[in-house]
Amino acid sequence: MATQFGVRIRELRTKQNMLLRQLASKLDVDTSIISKVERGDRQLKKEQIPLIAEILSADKEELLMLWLADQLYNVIEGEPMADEALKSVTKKLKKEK
Amino acid sequence: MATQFGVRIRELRTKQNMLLRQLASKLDVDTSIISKVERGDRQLKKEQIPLIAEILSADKEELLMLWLADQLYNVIEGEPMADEALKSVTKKLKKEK
DNA sequence: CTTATATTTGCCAATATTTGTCAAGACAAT
DNA sequence: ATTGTCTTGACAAATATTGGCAAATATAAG
Repeated sequence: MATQFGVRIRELRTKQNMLLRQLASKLDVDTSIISKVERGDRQLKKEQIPLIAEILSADKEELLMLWLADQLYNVIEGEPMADEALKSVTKKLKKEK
Repeated sequence: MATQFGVRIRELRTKQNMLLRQLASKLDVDTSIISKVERGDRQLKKEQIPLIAEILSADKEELLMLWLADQLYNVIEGEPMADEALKSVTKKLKKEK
């Protein structure tokens, strides 16, 4: 499972001596959800990212990037053609801009 | 919307003078679904790919790769951090193998 | 060891998204 | 005008995601 985002959140949270419960409360979700997010069991909703970034005084863009990376990873996880697909999309993206 | 897969399907289908209706029937879905898939309005279910590959005498791996690329594209479409996220996942993938 | 607090886990209901069907419409060929 | 193909939108059914709860498991302190 994808955990880039979760690992970073945990890092930010613990460095500030913040408890799961406190972060959860500010995000207005149950503690268990944050626990799962940090361990990569769950993905946060995209709309929650700006808020969690603010709560943790983190860079919104950085967290969004990590979150996106997790979404991408979930798509290709365990796929034999993962590498080719990534290349294909990267190429397509370059053409667009 | 993502269309790499759809464009290829249409290419394969028309080259064989196959009608939407015929392909749909063999795939056991309504014609409209194939129409939407080919235009990128819909994604096929992953499980349907081996079957459609066989129907069209196409390379299963190739179609799966294109399908994956579409899924990836749907994730990052319109995202400012798309490029960074792609790089991040590509890097992670390399480490894994 | 016991208590107190923090975290993790599994399960459920509510919600949201995806999937497929149907019917109507657009378009071309005749 | 009729026929055949393809497209589109509305809808219901199936599936997946989300969040909350409560029990289980750690972790820490006395």
